[in-house]
Amino acid sequence: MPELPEVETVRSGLEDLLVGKSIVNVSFAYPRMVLTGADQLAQLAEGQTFQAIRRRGKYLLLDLDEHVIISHLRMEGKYLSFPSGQVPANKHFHAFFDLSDGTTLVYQDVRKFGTMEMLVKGEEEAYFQARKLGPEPTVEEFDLATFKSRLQASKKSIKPYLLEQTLVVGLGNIYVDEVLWASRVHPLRPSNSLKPSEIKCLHEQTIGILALAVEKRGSTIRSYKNAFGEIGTMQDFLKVYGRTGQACPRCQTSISKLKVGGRGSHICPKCQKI
DNA sequence: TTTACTGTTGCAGT
DNA sequence: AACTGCAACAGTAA
Repeated sequence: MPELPEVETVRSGLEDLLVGKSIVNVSFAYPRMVLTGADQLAQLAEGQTFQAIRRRGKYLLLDLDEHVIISHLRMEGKYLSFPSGQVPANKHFHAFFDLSDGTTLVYQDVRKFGTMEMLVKGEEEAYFQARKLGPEPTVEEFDLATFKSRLQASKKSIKPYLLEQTLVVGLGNIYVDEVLWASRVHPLRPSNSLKPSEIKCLHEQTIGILALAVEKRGSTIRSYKNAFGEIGTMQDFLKVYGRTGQACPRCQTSISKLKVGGRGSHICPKCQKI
């Protein structure tokens, strides 16, 4: 489910559900999802208490007493909660956290792309640094001058570059198409061909669209119901994503779809020229 | 039935 | 170093 707004919605739900609760038992139906070792994660987590639930980009951080679990939902990861003992059988349930309040937190992931890692508290900074994560998409963190100089130094196509999470974190395939459309920038434009006015617009729209989507609690696209992050209404506000063949809200030209860096990309061919 | 597509990331190849 | 394609996996739609 995740781009930043959906992950933030999940974070908020987990915060309400988990903080202050302790972990009685952890088990995995799909141990390979734990990159640092399922047995070790379970052993270290049992008996600990959730102190806070944080987010960095599209990563969730579950703070325990001495450790932090880094959870990435990738394409389809979800969290669910059931009364312990009433967890239904489901072949896509991969992780189970039995809590002190008699509930079980379940991690569900049809495609099994999602991961968990157990770090010692404090190691997460190095973890994100190693991945070269960019700033959060806020006016406080996301510096326009830095963004501009990095774009002007690169020949990469703008859309794949924005998806790298190194210029700024949080954009995925939905919101990057929305930001590019709002900025009238074609996804294949070389970064160093962008005018200062276009860069400023990309910067503003990235902050603005992701903030709006957080406010709308994310988009619910082609997913099941009843899981954190799937109560969003942002899909009703999308201008181009998933609207192939429909009219551009600005000029009425038919929205077209092309492949950019292997990802389906929605553009208005009149508003967004190469 | 086959093929292409899907809200992600990281790796192997050139 | 910079770029591309693809793999991890399962389901759905054409």
